[in-house]
Amino acid sequence: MRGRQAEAARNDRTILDAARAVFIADPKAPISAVAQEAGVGVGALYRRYTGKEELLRTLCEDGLRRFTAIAESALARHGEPWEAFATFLREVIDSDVHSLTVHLAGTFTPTPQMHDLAAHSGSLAARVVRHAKDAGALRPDVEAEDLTMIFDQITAIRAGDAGRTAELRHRYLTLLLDGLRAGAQVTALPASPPTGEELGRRWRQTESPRSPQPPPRR
Amino acid sequence: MRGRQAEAARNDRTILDAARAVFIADPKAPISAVAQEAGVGVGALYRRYTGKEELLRTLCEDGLRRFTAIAESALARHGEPWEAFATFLREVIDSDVHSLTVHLAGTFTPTPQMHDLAAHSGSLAARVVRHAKDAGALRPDVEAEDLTMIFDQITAIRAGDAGRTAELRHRYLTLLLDGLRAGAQVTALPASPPTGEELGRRWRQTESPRSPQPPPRR
DNA sequence: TTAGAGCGGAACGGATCGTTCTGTTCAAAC
DNA sequence: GTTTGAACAGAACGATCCGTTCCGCTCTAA
Repeated sequence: MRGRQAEAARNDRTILDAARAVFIADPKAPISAVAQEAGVGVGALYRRYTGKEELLRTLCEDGLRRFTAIAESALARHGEPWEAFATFLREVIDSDVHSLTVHLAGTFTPTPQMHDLAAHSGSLAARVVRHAKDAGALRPDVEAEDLTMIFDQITAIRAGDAGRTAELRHRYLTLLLDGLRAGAQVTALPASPPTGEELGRRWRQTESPRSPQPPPRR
Repeated sequence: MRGRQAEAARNDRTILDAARAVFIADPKAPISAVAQEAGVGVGALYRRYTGKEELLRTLCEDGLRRFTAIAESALARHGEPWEAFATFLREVIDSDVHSLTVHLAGTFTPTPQMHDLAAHSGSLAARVVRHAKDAGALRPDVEAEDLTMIFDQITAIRAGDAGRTAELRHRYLTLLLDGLRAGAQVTALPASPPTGEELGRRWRQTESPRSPQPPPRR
């Protein structure tokens, strides 16, 4: 495969990568920004996706799949329980998977497919938390639902370039991890963790009082 | 003072309160949203402010002043050093002052006035951190500059209504505080804290390569 | 030599939002 | 009771942004 077809095949990847980078940096970025980042015209985008929604859905599904992959590898890993848990968090943060899922939510109507993926990833995360708690590594008063908010917090950290952002996120993740670890110095956590309904709310299309279908969770 | 004048005086407050509520919830909210929240027409807004910028500047200055007030009361307070530090953080979070300063930054050109206020509040925050560290309450490897990022993180926590948001923020602030406290179980923090330049970057007008004036810090 | 797949980017139309403008209300002055 | 003007509500205007479509060009493969 060469020539024009090769260019097309290359663009497939280029465009998806550009889209990921752009929408991670700014979930509301215009589609022309993706085209520019990819070095192609907008026409090339619409040749592959019927519209912005489909592109976003693709990215989001991709993100959910990455998350489940990370969670599964965390569950498969053996060794020191606390380090396993911490590595899980670090990998999720490093892959910036949160920007691809939760931050994109609400900008498109989720498919049933995504609903299932989200439910699955949620249960995987719950098992990771349970393992860490059972091993006495994680403080017992955090729940699986807290993880989403923790990812929210760390993802809020931004700096000029991607490298520095990753650096700073590690810094504050380390701080948080010191707070998450089971130990003598734990202050009882006030309030209750977010409920599934609260977390699911983000998936609901903003500004659309119809479509009362129960949305996915994560 | 009665009648029309009384209404005007009342509206002064109503509008400012509405603006604060609206822009805390959404820093990019349209000015019509403020009018609606206040229950007045847009005309009433433009009678008091020359434009959106002036309103935002007013709000931001107000936020900076609140911050300095909180920091000063923290410095004046005596008692258990750790609790003083924790109370400082909690008050900053509860007053939602961060949404009024940093989140609004970049949407208007800062005045010299605000520059000074920001510099002052920064030095106050530094003193609060120093006190807590000197007392051996706060882990020594956090710096004053870290506070801004910590506020960023907690402010990223959002829930449906304001009450629940505050509740959840306290939950995760508690977690963070357990990580901030000096103790045996502290993992060395990776990377360096954000520099003043990094923090100041947010005050620079987005999308305007000119105006190389050094912006304020906080 | 040519058909058409693929492409870049201009053009179009709708939506949003800051600002201005118009007509109205109403308390106070005469 | 009439007049006056400060204050107001909201429609109207113009600019900008953005998703999508469309047109003309390129370049490969037959």
